[in-house]
Amino acid sequence: MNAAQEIKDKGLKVTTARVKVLDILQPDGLALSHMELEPMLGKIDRITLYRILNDFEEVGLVHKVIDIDGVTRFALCKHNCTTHHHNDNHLHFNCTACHKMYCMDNLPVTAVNLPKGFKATGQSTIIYGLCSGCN
Amino acid sequence: MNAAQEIKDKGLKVTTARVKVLDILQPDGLALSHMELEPMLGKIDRITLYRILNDFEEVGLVHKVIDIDGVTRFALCKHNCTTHHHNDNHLHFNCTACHKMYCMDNLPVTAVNLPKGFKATGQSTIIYGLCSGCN
DNA sequence: TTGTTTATGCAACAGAGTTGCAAATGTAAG
DNA sequence: CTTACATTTGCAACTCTGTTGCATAAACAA
Ligand SMILES: [Mn+2]
Ligand SMILES: [Mn+2]
Ligand SMILES: [Zn+2]
Ligand SMILES: [Zn+2]
Repeated sequence: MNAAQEIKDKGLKVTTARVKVLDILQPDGLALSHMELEPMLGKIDRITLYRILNDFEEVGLVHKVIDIDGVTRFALCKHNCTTHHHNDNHLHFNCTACHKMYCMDNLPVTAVNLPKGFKATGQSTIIYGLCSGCN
Repeated sequence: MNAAQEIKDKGLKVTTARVKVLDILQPDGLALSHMELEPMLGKIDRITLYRILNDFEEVGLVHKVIDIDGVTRFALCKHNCTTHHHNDNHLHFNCTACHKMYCMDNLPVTAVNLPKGFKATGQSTIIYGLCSGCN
């Protein structure tokens, strides 16, 4: 599906900035940071980018991940996420050489047996090491 | 063991600020943020706290974890970590109500089968939900 | 095309973290 | 117990990340 249609389907106005952001996130499926996105967007204001990404996250177009260096990254949702409800509880791989963060959508997430009293609602796992490009 | 001795054993000078920081991290075993530590330390400068925690991490006295909100936290090492080599690859539990972060030292860490080409050197898992105090 | 709603850009701000440097403190030796 | 050296501390200044208010520009439905 094209970016404009996806944005409209989520109830957001179709603007050039929003289409551009979604177009950039589409191809590789990597989780990108603000620092990486800004130069790819040309003359779009950085505050606008913050707002676009936050809006996209709210409506379930992208999800946010914090990498092993504490950098916030955004990647496309691929699991029919909706407003305020994300279904993409998947693993992430963070390369310690090139710093790319990959969404590992096809790997199983193992549930953990917690001590009495603790109740999990989700979990976030980042595996780090060398990616296929750097290994 | 007392804080001053642990600091000396790691090859660091024993200062009042360092002893105070280690004394605060000792009892509960929680991972604390700068924001939580600063008011507990009295008149110690926030830059000094940054340097103390970084030094402690380098020599294996504490480890750093980034919580689900992106806040950096520090907790005591309990696995004989040494300078530039941490052995405490354990799970963390982050309460979504009280925001406490617990080191789950006794839970097993499940290894993940990665796609060809990817090589893991470690992994960081944060389980979130309600802790025993908030449940 | 017009009018209303929403998004954008800019300025200003707050929080987290780093670096350089002078003054204070810790430590080991005399 | 003093002294001398090495290290740590506090402060100022700075960068980077993220947020908010407000006037203008763009989207879109009528
Ligand atoms: Mn992902
Ligand atoms: Mn821990
Ligand atoms: Zn790589
Ligand atoms: Zn709690």
